[in-house]
Amino acid sequence: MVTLTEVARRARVTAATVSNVLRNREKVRPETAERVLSAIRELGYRPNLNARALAEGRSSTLALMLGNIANPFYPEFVLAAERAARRAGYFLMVCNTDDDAETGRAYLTQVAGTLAEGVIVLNTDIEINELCASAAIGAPIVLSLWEHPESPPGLPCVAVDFARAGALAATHLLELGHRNIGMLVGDGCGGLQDARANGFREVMRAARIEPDAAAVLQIRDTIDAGYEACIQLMSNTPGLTAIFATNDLLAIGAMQALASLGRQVPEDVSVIGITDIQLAHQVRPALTTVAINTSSIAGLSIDLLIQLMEKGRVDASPPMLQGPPPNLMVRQSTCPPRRAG
Amino acid sequence: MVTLTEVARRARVTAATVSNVLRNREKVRPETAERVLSAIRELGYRPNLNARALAEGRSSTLALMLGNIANPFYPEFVLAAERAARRAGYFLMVCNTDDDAETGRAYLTQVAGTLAEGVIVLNTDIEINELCASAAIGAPIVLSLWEHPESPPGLPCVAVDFARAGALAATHLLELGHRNIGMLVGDGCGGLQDARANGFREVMRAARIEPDAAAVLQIRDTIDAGYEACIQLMSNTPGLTAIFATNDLLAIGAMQALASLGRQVPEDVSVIGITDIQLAHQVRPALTTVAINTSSIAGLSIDLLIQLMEKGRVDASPPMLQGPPPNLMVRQSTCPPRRAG
DNA sequence: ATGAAAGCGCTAACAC
DNA sequence: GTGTTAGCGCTTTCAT
Repeated sequence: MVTLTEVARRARVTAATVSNVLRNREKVRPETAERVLSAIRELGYRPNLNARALAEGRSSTLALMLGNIANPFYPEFVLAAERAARRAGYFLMVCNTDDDAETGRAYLTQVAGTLAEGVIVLNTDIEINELCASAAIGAPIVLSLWEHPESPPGLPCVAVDFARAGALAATHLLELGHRNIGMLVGDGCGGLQDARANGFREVMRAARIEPDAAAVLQIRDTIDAGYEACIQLMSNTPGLTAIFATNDLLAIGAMQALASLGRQVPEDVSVIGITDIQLAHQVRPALTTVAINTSSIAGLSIDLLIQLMEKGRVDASPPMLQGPPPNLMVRQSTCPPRRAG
Repeated sequence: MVTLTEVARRARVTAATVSNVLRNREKVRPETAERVLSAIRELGYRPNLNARALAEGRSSTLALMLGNIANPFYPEFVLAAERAARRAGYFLMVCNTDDDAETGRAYLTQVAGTLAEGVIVLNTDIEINELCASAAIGAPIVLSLWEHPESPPGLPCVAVDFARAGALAATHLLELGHRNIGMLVGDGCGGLQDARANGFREVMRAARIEPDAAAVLQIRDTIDAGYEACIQLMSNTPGLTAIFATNDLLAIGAMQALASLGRQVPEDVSVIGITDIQLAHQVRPALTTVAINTSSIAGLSIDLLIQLMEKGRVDASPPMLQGPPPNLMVRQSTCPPRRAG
C-alpha cells in the first residue's frame, strides 16, 4: 500500500503539503503541486479512507437499516439512496436486520458514529425511544417513511402522507361506483399500516359506507400473504366488487388469488394498492395504485441526514420533512363494478 | 464519544489491558477484567472501528459491487451475502454502479483495500484484466456468478454451470414433446448470457433440432424487454409452442406478452426460464425454471473472499469454486404442446 | 508556501 | 498480569 508519506518523499515535500494538494490546493505553489500530483500518479497512490476518517473524526459512509432487502419495495429505495449518497460523496452500507430487533440494535451500536457517520432507518422493530437513545450517543439517525405526519416521532424523519394515499384509493373506488369493498391491511415490520387503512376508512365513512368487519384482513407484507388473505376474504364476503390493499405486494397477491378463483380483474373485482413499486406496472393486468415516489423520499432522507451531520448536534424539536404528495396511478386493475349501483 | 483510554482510566488500568479484555481475555486476571467490563458498561463505551481498522491494517467491511440493485435478481443475492458476511463478523457495503464502468472503477479505487477489506463483483462492464490490476494493488476480488466454468477468468471466482442450466431447460421441453421453440437471450451487463443459450442449443442440436434464426432474440434483462421481445418473436414465428428465456425476468415478460396476445400459458405456449428468483413462483401461472440457488452462491462467494483475505496474497492460479448444480423446478408454465409431435 | 509536530483511537510488541 | 512504547496513515495547527 502506497502511503501519503511515500508520495511526499518522492515529491520531496512533506506529508502536510501532499495533504494540502489533496484538499486546499490554493496554499501550495503550482509547480510544487504538479510535482506532488505526478508522484501520486507514478506511485498509484490512493488515500486510506480509514486513516482519514480517524484523523478527521468523521467517516464518509452512511448506513441504511432495513428489515429485509428481499422485499421488492426496498431495492428501489436502496438504489435511490445509494445514488443520492454517492452524489454527495458518501458510501452506503446496507444493514439488513432480518426483521430482528436484536440484529438491528447490534448494527446500531457497532456502526453508528464509527463506520457510519449517520444512519437512515426504515420501519423497524426497534422502539423509537431506543433509536433516540442511540442517536444521542452515536450518529444522527433519520427515520424514513414515517407514516404519521401528524405526530412527529421525536427523531428527525421524512414523513409520507399515507392517510392521503388511502383516501385517494377510496375516492377512486367510490367514483367508479364500488360499494362493497374489502381491505387487506399489511403489517410491515414496525407495525400495522393503519394510517393507510384509516385514511381509506375515513373517506368511506364520509360516503356513509361502513366496511364489514369480515372484509378486513391483517397480514404480513408479501405477495403470498396477499394471495392467501384474498382467498379467505372472498370466501368470507363473496359479494365484494373491489379490494383495497395497503401495499402493492398484497394487491398483486390478491389479483393472483382472484385469477385462481376464476374472477376477472377488474371486471369482476377491482384491485388497488399503494406504493407503485416497479412490479405494479409489470404485472398483468397492470395494477392501479397510489404512488408515493420512493426515489424522491429516499433522496430527501439522505439529504436530511447529511444536513444533520454537517450541522452538528440535536435540536430541541427534530425536523420532520414531508415526502411528496401521493399520486393516483390509474392502470388496468380497476373499473366500474358489473352492475354499477 | 467514549474512548478506550477513558475506560482504562475509569478502571484504573491502561489502554493495553482494556484492549486485552476486548480480545484475548486469557491474559488478564478475572477481577481486573470485571473492573474493565463494568467501566465499559457504565461509560457506554463502543469501540471505534475505524481506529481499529487503521491499527490492525485491515477493516471489517466487505463490498459488493453490482450493476443495479433494482434488478429483482440482486436483492436475493445481497440478502444472502449480507447474512454470510454478518455471520463472519463483517459488514457489507453495497456499491451500485448504475451499469456504468466509470462508476465501478471509482468504487474500486476508493473502496478496495481501505474501507473494504475485500470485494465481490457481480457481472460488470469492467474488463477482467482491469479487475486483476485492481486486485493486485487493492484488496482481494472475487468474481461471482462466473458463467464459464470451463475457462477460469484469472481471478478468484465462483462459477455457475449455466450451460447445464440451459441444457436442463432444453431437455425438459424436448421431453414434453416441443419441437418449435423460441429463445430469448438476455444481455446481463457484462455480456450476453450465451453460456445458457449454448447449453440449450447443444441439447437441441443433439436432438436434431436447429432453431430458426428468427426465433432467437437478444435483449436487455428486464420484464419489459422480455415482453416486447416476445411479442416480436411470436410475430416472426407464430408457430412456436414453447419459449426458453435465459433468465426469469425475460420469461415473466414473455408470459405477459403471450397473455396479451390471447395465447394461454402453458396450453398454447410453454415458457421456461433460468434462475428461480422469488417472483418465479409468485406469478401466475407459476414459472417453470432452472434454479441456480442464488443464496448458496452468495454464501460461497463471501466464504471464498474471506478465506482469501485471511490467507494473504495472490496464488499463481486463482481458485475457482463451483456453485451448486442447477436444478429444474417444474411448475405451471410448461406442459406438452397441443398436438404432441 | 512549506515544514515540524502532535494527535485521532486503537493494537501489538516488549518490558517489567 | 499489567504497563510502556511505538506506530497505523492521515489532518491540522503552528512555526518558519
